[in-house]
Amino acid sequence: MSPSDAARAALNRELVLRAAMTLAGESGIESLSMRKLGQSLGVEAMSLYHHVANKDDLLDGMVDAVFAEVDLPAAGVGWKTAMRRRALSMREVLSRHGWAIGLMDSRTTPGQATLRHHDAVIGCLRAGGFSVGLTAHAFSAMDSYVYGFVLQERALPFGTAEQTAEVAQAMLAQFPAGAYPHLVELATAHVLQPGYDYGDEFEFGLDLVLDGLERAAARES
Amino acid sequence: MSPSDAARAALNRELVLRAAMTLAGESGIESLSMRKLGQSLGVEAMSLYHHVANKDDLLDGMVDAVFAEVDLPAAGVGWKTAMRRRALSMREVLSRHGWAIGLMDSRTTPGQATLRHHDAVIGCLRAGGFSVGLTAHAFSAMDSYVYGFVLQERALPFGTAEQTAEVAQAMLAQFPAGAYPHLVELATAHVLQPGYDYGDEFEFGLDLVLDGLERAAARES
DNA sequence: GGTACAGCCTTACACCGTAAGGACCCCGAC
DNA sequence: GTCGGGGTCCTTACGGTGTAAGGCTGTACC
Repeated sequence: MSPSDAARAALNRELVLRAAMTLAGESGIESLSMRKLGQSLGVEAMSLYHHVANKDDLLDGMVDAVFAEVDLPAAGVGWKTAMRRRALSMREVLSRHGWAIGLMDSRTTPGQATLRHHDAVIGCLRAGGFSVGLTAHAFSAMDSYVYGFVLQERALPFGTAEQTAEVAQAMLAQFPAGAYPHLVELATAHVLQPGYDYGDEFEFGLDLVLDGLERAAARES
Repeated sequence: MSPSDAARAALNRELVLRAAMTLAGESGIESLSMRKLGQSLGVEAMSLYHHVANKDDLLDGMVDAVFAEVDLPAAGVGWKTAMRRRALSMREVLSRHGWAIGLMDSRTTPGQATLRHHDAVIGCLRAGGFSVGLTAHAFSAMDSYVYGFVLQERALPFGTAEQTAEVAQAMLAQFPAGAYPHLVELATAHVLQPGYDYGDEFEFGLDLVLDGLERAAARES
């Protein structure tokens, strides 16, 4: 068995998924094609179909692999702390794999890691005394907020806090005079001030949701 | 000028956008191609490029057209009522044009209707006494929640409440025995009960956010 | 009457996902 | 030892995609 054979034998679903995630991170999900993915693995496109049913299956696997990276809610710290940490972890992972959020709207068959994660979240809330109904409310509210935040963060026309200034200023310069006065005020008086980072908005909204859930839970018992 | 000429002369950017939105609604955004869009307008694909710079511009226009359908926050009703109504309208519009939320993550150049909408929201909050900083917090929190909810709603493997039962039951049946116990409990004891509709979760989370903002605003003044 | 241009067209290219089927190699059965 | 089966990878091919390049025609204005 030659080294190149060994390299070939090593190819499997997980390696394909990992390479796809790397490629998506480097060049963007929209330029991820079976041919390029094969190329990055030293293999023809059609060979990938031995490890993945089709491209949709590949994308499903990528999303599930992202969920697998998210910390499960910790035990023994109270539901609020556990949920807060989990939300921060989820947001960090989704931001790191920015392509994932755009995939979620077309993926309707959750993978094992996704199911395991959801199960752990629900279990944590139930253990924290939430009724089944309130658990459903809480689950929906928290995840909606986290996904939506990442989506909005991604849709911003800039990545780092440093880029914000120039991009925003270029945009403002193109507005007709007097247009969107409140937007302009918010941008100039706040967003363009040194040190502003949209990412910092995450925890404010998260605590809004968590505090609200805490009150709802107290009202329930 | 013959009638067919008149029909041709009528083709413009807005008509192209409208046809694209109809097509996306009928057949899904992933099957929307320039050729099919041209066909639906009785025109060759390349002719569309006189009304739209490229496909990205088309998608930008579609998203902006969706924002144009959302009610602007009403004046004279207090920020909380206005924001609540706006959120309900946004969710209704985004659910109606289900393809839009998937487009948002790849669109970084907001259109006029989008900017006008955001400006009105910011103006409403400022008029309600929010500081610039709290306005940024509120804006981020509310929109994150709404977008995220629609995204999650879309990712569910069923559309109507009626479909829920059969799809969920088919899924549960495939789980290994004893797997995901909390998920199974939530599904059987709550989601699969008659009358459950995931869409009803929207207002609970929305009020969580709005009530939290009200407290934050009170704390500020 | 000439000319510019708007609107639509045809042709062509490089890319995409994947169906169909063939070559090779390892592994277990005889 | 050899024979067959199956896993892995390959080549080829088809029908789709977005869009660059350029041609044709009719209308609008100098």
